Amino acid sequence: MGAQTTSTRGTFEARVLTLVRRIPRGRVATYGDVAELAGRPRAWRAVGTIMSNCRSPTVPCHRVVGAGGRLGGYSEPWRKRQLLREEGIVVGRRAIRQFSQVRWTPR
DNA sequence: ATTTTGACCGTGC
DNA sequence: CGCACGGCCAAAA
Repeated sequence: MGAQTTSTRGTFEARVLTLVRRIPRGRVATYGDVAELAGRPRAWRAVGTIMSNCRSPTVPCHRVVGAGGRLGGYSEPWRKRQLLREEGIVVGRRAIRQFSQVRWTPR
């Protein structure tokens, strides 16, 4: 490695996808969380853009939610709520209940 | 290199 | 409480 060891050499997108794959079943992370974990704390906007493009079944993109536990976007919103509920997450009309308890933090 | 495009976020009214 | 706006950022055009 050269002197410039800023961080991974992969694209931001690659890091984001890797992170999202690590979110366990029954847990969630916000777009902001993912951005921060990927090393770009303010790139939440870009994370959303990446998610919109991510059609890979190996990436549980439904576990990436909006700030404060709000659902955020999805290709088909009702499907996102359904998937989260199937994992045991309680979703109210607007947001996830007990959000702080289901919010994922890497170890 | 510059412009456009979003599954966003926080603030203010 | 809800909506509009500005700011933010990486990737694609």
